[in-house]
Amino acid sequence: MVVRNPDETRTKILDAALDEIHLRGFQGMRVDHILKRTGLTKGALYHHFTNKQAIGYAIVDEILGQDIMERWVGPLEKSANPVVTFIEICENERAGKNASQIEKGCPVNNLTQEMSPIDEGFRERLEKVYQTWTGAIAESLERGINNGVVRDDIHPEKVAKFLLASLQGIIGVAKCCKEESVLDDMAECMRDYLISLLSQEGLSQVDLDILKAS
Amino acid sequence: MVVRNPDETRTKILDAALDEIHLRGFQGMRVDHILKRTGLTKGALYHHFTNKQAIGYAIVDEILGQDIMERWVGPLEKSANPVVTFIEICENERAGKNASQIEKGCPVNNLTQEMSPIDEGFRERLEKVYQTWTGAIAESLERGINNGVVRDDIHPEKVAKFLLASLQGIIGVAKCCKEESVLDDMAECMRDYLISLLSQEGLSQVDLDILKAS
DNA sequence: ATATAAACAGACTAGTTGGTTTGTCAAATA
DNA sequence: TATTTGACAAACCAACTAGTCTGTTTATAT
Repeated sequence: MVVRNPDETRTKILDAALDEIHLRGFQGMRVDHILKRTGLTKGALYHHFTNKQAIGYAIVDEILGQDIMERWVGPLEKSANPVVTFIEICENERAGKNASQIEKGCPVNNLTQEMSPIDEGFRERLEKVYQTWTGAIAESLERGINNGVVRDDIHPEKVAKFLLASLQGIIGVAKCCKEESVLDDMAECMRDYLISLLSQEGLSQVDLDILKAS
Repeated sequence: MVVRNPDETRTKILDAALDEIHLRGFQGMRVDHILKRTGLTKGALYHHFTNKQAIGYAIVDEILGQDIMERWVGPLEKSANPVVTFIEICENERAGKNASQIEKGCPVNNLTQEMSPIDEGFRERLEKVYQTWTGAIAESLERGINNGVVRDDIHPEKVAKFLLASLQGIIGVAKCCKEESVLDDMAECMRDYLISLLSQEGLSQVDLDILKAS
């Protein structure tokens, strides 16, 4: 008797597809590879998804969007100091990644670069991810301004977009650099920039050990 | 009698291929499309290139590498103030681009995100491009420090890499944003950061009209 | 003028790729 | 219990795709 669990099957497909897309891109991802990795057949896959595109869309909407919520939006919403929290998230993400993971970069950025110019459905979905992402950063910065820890002469929305862009740029450039030191050099500059967003009050509140490495 | 010009034929192939790759990526580029666009045949194309990969490699080595030399390395080498020159190049590039060009992004970044994790040949070539690019920025910053226009407490190499990464990040994020204002918002923050790299002397030397828009 | 090699033209092919179709089996439903 | 439907299995297919092969035309060297 074969155990049937449609939800698990669907998740297995998406997980395998994301892993393939992460490395090879959406166009480079092959449906047959997903089948081999999951042990499923065409019948199963095309029962859950109308076509390859639908798999890609579901990954952005469900997995990637959810990931950003957990890793960024949640922590930033709870944070009293957005700059410190931003740095902490970056350092956590960095710590959990080895060389081959650095080479693969950020799935959101990868898909944006590859698909947004040629598939409006992807573009719309990825734009939505960016909006919630930057929205959370902007809101946390605004709260930081109101709390007096962040400089009040900055534009939260603009800085939030710039922060996210710089982060994606760093991860993106690091993809083609053999030495991991390049990544850390860029991260160091980003950290300096982030700290420059703090007000005098915010600076004095920051733990010493967060500043000492600069 | 058909006029034969092998050099021109080769260039035509590379130009058409770059245009296709710029929009669809290397994997999304189709050899047949190149043939249709150029009016050439398989025989001609495979006389000049051993395979599709060789076309991609040639584009990075010859066209993209050359482009960076002309647009960035040259101007920066001649520049007395790297910060001002950097801003000027950015603004020139921005001014020459419409919405659909913004959507396509930077070919160097696109290829990096797509190909560097799955093709070592691409990665090596793109890394070389980044090295000359960041090298030129770093050298100009160092000269700026020596001339007293750039702050002497910054690390030229690290800042150069960060600047390039941020630039690529901005261009990359802008690819999936409908409103062009997002691009300009991010660019404004980048400009602020660039200006923050100037020393007191450098700041006083900067034209008023370059600073007024901030 | 002739030989040789470079620069093509274009039909052909082998392997791939996303997707379809038909059928089976288990579970919910009536 | 009978029946319908959801969840798969797997053979099949048409379109595509990079690359090859043979032949032809043009340029170049002698």
